Order: sequence, then C-alpha cells, then structure tokens
Amino acid sequence: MTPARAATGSATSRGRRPARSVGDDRETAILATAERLLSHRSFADISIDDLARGAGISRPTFYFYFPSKGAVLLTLLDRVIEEANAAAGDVLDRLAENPRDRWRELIARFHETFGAHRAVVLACAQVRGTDAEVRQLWARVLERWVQAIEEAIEAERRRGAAPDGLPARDLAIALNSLNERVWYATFAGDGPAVAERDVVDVLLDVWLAAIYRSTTPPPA
Amino acid sequence: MTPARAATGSATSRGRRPARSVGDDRETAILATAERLLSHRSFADISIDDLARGAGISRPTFYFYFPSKGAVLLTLLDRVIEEANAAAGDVLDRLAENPRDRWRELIARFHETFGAHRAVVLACAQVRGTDAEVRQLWARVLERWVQAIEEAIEAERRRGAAPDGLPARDLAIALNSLNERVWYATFAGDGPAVAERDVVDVLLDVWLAAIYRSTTPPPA
DNA sequence: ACGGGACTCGACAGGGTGTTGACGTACGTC
DNA sequence: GACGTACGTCAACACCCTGTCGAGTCCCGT
Repeated sequence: MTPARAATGSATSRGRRPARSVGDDRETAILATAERLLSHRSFADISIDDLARGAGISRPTFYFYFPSKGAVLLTLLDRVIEEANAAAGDVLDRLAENPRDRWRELIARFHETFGAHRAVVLACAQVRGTDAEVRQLWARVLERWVQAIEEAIEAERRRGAAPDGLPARDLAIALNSLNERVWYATFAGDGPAVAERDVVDVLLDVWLAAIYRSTTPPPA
Repeated sequence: MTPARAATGSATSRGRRPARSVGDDRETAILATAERLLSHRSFADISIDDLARGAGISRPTFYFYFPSKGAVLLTLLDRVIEEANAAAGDVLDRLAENPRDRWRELIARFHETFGAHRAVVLACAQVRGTDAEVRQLWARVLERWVQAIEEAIEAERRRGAAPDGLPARDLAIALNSLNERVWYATFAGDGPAVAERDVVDVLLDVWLAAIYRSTTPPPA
C-alpha cells in the first residue's frame, strides 16, 4: 500500500521514482467523487461502494487507496485547511495598519475558503463526533488558530488599542468557536442562521466588540 | 404501540386508565440505560442490542418501545430542553433590574442544566449531522431561544441601555451559537476549550460586549 | 371461558464494512 | 526474452448491525 498514508502531513505521498502511476489517478478520482457526492447527500449516506463505483473501481480496490471512508474525508479536510491557511496569509501581522479592515479581511478570507468547500466542512463537522481522526486533526488546527488570535489580541493590548479583560486565550477560543458554529449554521441552512451575505459583518462586529469594546478600533 | 410516540410533545404518554404498566418501567429502563452508557462511550458505539440488554429485554422488544436508537436520544433531549427552559424561568423579563447579574444568571442556569446532562447534549451534537429528527428538534428549540434573546436585546435598546448596531436577530443568533460551541468544547474536552470553571464568565463577557459595548450595562 | 390488548422474542432479510487470496499486468534486470 | 517483483484489481467471505414478521405468552374485563 503506497498512496494512502497519514494525511496529517501536507499533500499526496511523495512517490519514489516515476510517479504518475495509475493509482495516482484513482486516488484523485476517489477524492473528487467524494467531494461531488458530498454536495448532494450526507456523508453517512455515502457508502464505500458509492465512492468506489464513482471512481470506476470495485469496493475492495478502494481499500487499496484508503483505509476507510473517514480517511478520504480527512484528506479532503487537510486540503481545505491548507487552503484556508494560505488564504489567511500574514494578515494578522499587519493588524495595526487598520485593525477593522484587517480583521474583516481575515474573517472574509476564511469565509470564502470554507464557503467554497462547504460540503467538506459540513461533513467534517458531522463526523467529528464519531471519527476520532477528524476530531484530532480539527483540534490541532483549531489550536493553531486560537494561538494566532491570542497573540494578535495580546499585541493589540500591548499597543494600547485594546483594553485588558478576559484572558486572551479564552477570548480567542470563544471567538473561534463563534465563527465555527455560525458558519456551520449558515452553510447547513437548517435552524436559525445568519444570511450568507451578512455573516462576515456580523462576525466582525462581535469580534470588534469583544476585543476592543468598540466598532472603530484605533489604527497605529 | 402505545409508549413511544412523538417525543416532540412534553413527557411520557398519558396512559388512559390504570397506568403504571410493565411497559412504563421498561421504557424508563431503556432511557436510563441510554444515559448511563452514553457517559462511557459514544452514541454510535452503542447498539440497540446494548440498550435492550441493559433494560433487560431482547432487541425486537426494544422496537416495541422506540422506533429507533435516535428516538431514545430524542426523548432524552426533550427532557433536557424542558429542564433548561424551566431553569431559565423568566430571567429575561427582569433584565432591567440589573442587566449584568440577570444575563449571568441566564447563562449560568443553562450551563448547569447542560453540564448535568453533558452526555446527552454531547451525543445530540454528534448525531445532529445524521439524525434529521434531532436536527429539527434542536432547530425549533434554538429558534425559540433566539427569539427570546432577540426581544431582550430590542428591549434593552428601547430603554437606551444598549446601543443600536447589528440587527438584533443576527446578534441573537451569533450569541446563541457562541454558547453552543463553547459549551460543546468545554464538555467534550477535546481540542482548545475554556475551563469549566471560567466558561460562564467568558461567555458573559462576550455577550455584554456584543450587546452593550461595555462590561457594566446601566440598570433601570 | 374467552376475546383482545399489552408484551415478548426467535428467526430472517437486507445492507454495510473490512479482509483474504488469487489473479493479471507492467517494468526493470540480467 | 525469461523472470522476479511490486502494483493494481476483484470475487467471495465473515461479520455486525438494523429493522421486520409471525408466533407466541400473560393478564384483564366481560
């Protein structure tokens, strides 16, 4: 078994020599099938057989590429996270320039990335309860984001732009949690949710209020 | 089939005459078994056979009482929600007395109720993705809470205690979402979470900041 | 004593998962 | 150009869980 491995790392397995084998196509086909099916029905309603047939292989062959259905989702999630991190870039380092605009940019970038892959995000949220690997990956990623936000808040406090208050880490956790749940509701569309058009501004408003106690934080 | 029905309604079926039949005990036993097992393993890892054996009956007999595993959880959730609503009482009507204390009371009451039944709450959050009935019940309940908070915010704005800003409904949705996700993380214990001891104060702080832009809202 | 509702379970059908073992097929090697 | 070897593939199997059906038992009111 070569193709499928950790998925905790970054990308597709670095094959030794020739690369571009048949299996590479198949693996891609499985992934593509998964994301496609996910936009029409829930993850639980997709069987391994569906994935296999969609990729033009038999069910046992699926196991040659991935150890389980969950591993496929894990790989998909991994990619979305990469993309989100890339989209976020170094916005947080340029906060002082214009806090409001930078925070908005950060939230908007995440919103775009998650929105573009809502099927994957939604599916992950749904299996997080049952799939330990997805849960752990998400926990690790969240921890990084929380730390980044925590540091940004502390920097804003140091420069006197934000008042002291809650421990920065607790605030960072709360704010990240807020976004996660609000996006979930907006993308899932069941239950009370903020309209997709407004969600970035709503989140931004709560973030600014919680961090600065003001909607117009002072620039450098 | 008498015992198990909607579960959307309030409590156990009002039997016609004699009541206290064997089935009543069995139904209770199933419910109790479910809540007990839930505190040791995830909902997905509990089979109907486990529930049946735990209640001292065979698997087919289980189906006499509940149409599915999900229906058991639904009933459990129903009870927790009743309890939460009862615990919340009319706090929101007495907001103006002392906004900070009342909001804190509201959050603390919910915290206590959910904390006391964390296994059920956690399980519901996990199956919400797969079980349509749980999802719908939760959506309905959330809608009620959102409306209550929305009205409270509007009342605070009318009396001049809270500034205008985001549409009250959007703010109410965001704040409810915040609590839900933060509690989930705290109770689940995986991934970054606010310590259980601090969670009420952290939530309160964000609520006050978002609603009043201040930690010390003015009393009547 | 009897009809019927409450209650119970053995046995089955169906569908999903994960594994095994054998079979092709390509390609590097001597 | 015969030969190993690793890649890629699948039929068939064992297993577990769900939901249902039909055949029972027990008890209560008439």
